[in-house]
Amino acid sequence: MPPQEPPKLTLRERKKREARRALAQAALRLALDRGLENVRVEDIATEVGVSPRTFNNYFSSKEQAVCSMVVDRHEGMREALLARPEGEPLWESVKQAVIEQYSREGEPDRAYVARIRELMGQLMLRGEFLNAHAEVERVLAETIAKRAGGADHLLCRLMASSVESAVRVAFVNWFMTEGEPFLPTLERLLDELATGMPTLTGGAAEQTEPNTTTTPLGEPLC
Amino acid sequence: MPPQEPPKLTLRERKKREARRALAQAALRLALDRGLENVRVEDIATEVGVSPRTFNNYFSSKEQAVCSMVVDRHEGMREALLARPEGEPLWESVKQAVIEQYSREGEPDRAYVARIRELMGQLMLRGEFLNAHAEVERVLAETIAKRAGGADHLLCRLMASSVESAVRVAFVNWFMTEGEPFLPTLERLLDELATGMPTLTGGAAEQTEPNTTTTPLGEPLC
DNA sequence: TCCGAAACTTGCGTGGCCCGCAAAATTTTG
DNA sequence: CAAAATTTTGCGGGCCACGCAAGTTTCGGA
Repeated sequence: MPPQEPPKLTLRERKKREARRALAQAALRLALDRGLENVRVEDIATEVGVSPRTFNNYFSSKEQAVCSMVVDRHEGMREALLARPEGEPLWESVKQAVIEQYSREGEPDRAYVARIRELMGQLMLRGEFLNAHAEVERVLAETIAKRAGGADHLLCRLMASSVESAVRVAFVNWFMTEGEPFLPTLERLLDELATGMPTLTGGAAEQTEPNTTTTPLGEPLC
Repeated sequence: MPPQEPPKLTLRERKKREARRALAQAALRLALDRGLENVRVEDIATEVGVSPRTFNNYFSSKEQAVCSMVVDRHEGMREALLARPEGEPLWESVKQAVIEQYSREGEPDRAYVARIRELMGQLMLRGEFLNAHAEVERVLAETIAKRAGGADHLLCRLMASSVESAVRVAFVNWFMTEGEPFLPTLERLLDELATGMPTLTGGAAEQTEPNTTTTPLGEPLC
């Protein structure tokens, strides 16, 4: 028999990962088909051939399941960044790592994009989606800090946060407009960040009419 | 009788706003007291003297209610930005507007901050909190676009997004560390953004000893 | 001033979600 | 192969969001 090479993952571990993966995938597929509001937890569980209760052993909500793919990206990002050559300037490393990570996933076809766009309209998802991005950002900041030696922790966080901003903006632009491809946009925005957005920063403001609106009140929160 | 000057808001409108405000405030107060998980919708409603069903006429979840104060900030931000003098360079306007908006709310006392920090630990809130910030960001981008004349729409979004990044990073840093004050940090980060983060970008990775610093791991928060 | 229309509140009922608990079922280990 | 460790599952409970159909309040014109 060919040595099936059980990769050092205990059977339990493999099953667990596989189950999680299957659940996330089923959740996404069903959500794209019918809209998340028409997907009950029971449906997802059934699709995978598992009890509804088990679903909640893996995810604490269907939103989380759908978005878990986003979170998984952080693995790739971390690796890509740590794999950049030693002497390369930090920003270049980050930029290339990000771009690399996002090129790996080829551009999906139009129909798919349309369905994604529709799905994202679901308010139910926005929060969880942002949550996922925040997680990616955290890992990125950590990795940047490691890559940059003992640089200012705060600045590392700012950098990670800015990069994620660019990604988010590029992404939204990509799936909200029919024409623009994703990667070039992303690259442009990253460059813009690197140079402090001179295109906008420098220009003086055009005049705007006075605009009469009344401030209701400023709350002291958060 | 002194002319009570009914401000042109129909009574209905005033009542509505007041109810919403009261609900949001009650939600926040209770959440700070007991932790959001120990607050039922019924509690909030009772506190305000209104039926639980009515609560859901105003907010579609308690998380939303708690975070609604964050959203309200966008009003102030918009105005502050539009009120900047005509000729001022765009970035300066944005920076000043943001800083102004956040100085208006004085630094709360330690105990309060501690409770906020604890509250934010609640996973239930993260998504909604980010959602709220996203809303602020949207309005900010719109306002920037208006202020900047017909500038590239994408860049306006990027700028708004970056600014919000700085705010978030500064904020988290503020309430996660006992010492640093908020505003100076924010200002520093904004400047860093304006110049493209030279502190980090330029320096080729400072030689760091092969680096065994297992990063202590930033907190998984916000 | 008064009355009908419009808007808001409320109780009720329904469907669904999330999770603790403890009993099977399954995998690991010795 | 049997005991130990871990996962799956059914059940039950508490809560939440929301549609619907009265009841109640506010509005605005005649």
